[in-house]
Amino acid sequence: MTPLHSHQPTANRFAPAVVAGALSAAAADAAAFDCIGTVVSLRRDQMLFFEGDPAQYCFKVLSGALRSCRLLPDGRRHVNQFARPGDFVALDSDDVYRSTVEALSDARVMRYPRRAVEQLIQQQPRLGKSLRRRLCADLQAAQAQMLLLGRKNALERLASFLLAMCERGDHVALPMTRNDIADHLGLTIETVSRTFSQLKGRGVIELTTSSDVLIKRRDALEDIAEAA
Amino acid sequence: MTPLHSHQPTANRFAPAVVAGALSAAAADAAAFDCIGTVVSLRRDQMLFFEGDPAQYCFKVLSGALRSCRLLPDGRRHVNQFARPGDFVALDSDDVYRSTVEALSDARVMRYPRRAVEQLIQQQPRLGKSLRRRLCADLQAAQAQMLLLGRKNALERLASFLLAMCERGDHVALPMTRNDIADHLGLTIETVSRTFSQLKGRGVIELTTSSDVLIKRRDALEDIAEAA
DNA sequence: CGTTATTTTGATATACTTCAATAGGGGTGG
DNA sequence: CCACCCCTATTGAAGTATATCAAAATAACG
Repeated sequence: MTPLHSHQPTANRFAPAVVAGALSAAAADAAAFDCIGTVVSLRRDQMLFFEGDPAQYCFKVLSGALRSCRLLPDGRRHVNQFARPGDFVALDSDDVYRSTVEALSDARVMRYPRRAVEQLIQQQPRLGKSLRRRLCADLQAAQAQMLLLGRKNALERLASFLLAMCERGDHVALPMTRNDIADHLGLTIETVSRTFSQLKGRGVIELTTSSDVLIKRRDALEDIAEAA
Repeated sequence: MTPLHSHQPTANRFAPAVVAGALSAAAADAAAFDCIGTVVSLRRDQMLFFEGDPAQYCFKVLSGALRSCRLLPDGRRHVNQFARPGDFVALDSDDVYRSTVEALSDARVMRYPRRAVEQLIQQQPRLGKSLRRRLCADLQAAQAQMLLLGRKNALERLASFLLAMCERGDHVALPMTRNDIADHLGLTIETVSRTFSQLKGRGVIELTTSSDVLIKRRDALEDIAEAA
């Protein structure tokens, strides 16, 4: 939680992974965006920006992971989103940031000046569409999370979370602490821990370390998550 | 909850309120949108669309009010949003609607074919910006709601809700039932009712009828809502 | 290896839910 | 206009999932 702002990046332009041949529309969009971005490096727990700061930039995660939080005056916290490589943060800001974003682990992010993004969109309307699509996806994720927070029990919440963290494959490395998970699921660390144990006891998952989850029975996990 | 789809509108074009003189940017945008829309009338509890339906349209409320919900297989429900005149619904759909929208009271809505909206945006990029702004506002509202659902107690939830329902003025007519409020705040009807009584007991609000709230002490309500 | 932070487990407390009954409001028909 | 009914809201009593408080176990780290 170092209160420092993002330190000056090593000033290198991002080299797009795809450079030649027929670019897909998505790749072309990404490349156009990346021309106006600079890379910023963050150390674990370093803050990228704080709720209330003037919102000059938006960001894309290149490596590592971030958490985006909102706070109540008395310190209660909610983690809106965990951002992993490819994810954007602060797309939804107006004049100021509406959340605080910190690095879960050492991370690199691409920083885009929002004014430049606006200009780019005016020149290339298809970028606007791609941005709208991202906002829609974020909004739908938020709606799923509201259903989770409003109506699911602890077991269902954790099952949903684990499935969201590993779209495919049966192995998840969780870059966040139990505390972060608790603040994302509207629970306490103790309940999160007990619920991990419960899933383990049912033979649905296995924990090699506390942050290394093996999904043994994805079908069972899905049944729990969707209350089917 | 009539399972009928929106019946055929009375086929009249919406006449923009402002027709002459220098239109503001926002008014001009609205007028452009309204040229591609038709008016649809809904009776109380009539469904506008159902979760999973192909999403051909998006909508703007003209009069009355709507609720937008998500359901779990076993019937648990979360109300994402209450939409009142001027609010849009289904802006965030992709191929299918991700929520079910019904009328809280008799209502009229403007229906816009999404393909036509896309075309209009290509012609007038400023419309795209206005749409993005709306999506951002929705996303920020969703984030505030996640904090509410994850970390606030019943009293704080209801206080936040009442403030959201009456941006200004001290009088709120609630067009929704206690059940709808409960499903929006992640509580039960009984808890919502008890919490209304508690706010009444503290002299913060007064209830002339169960749906007619008078805010006696807005400052107190704000303190409760923000846990200050 | 000792030291500290994190996670897990245990025991108790509590806010909210659930189940149950009563009260109020609005409409309809006598 | 009143009486009745239905639906929604309110209030009460008991139960439960999760929070809180406390301690032990495990992992991280110099």
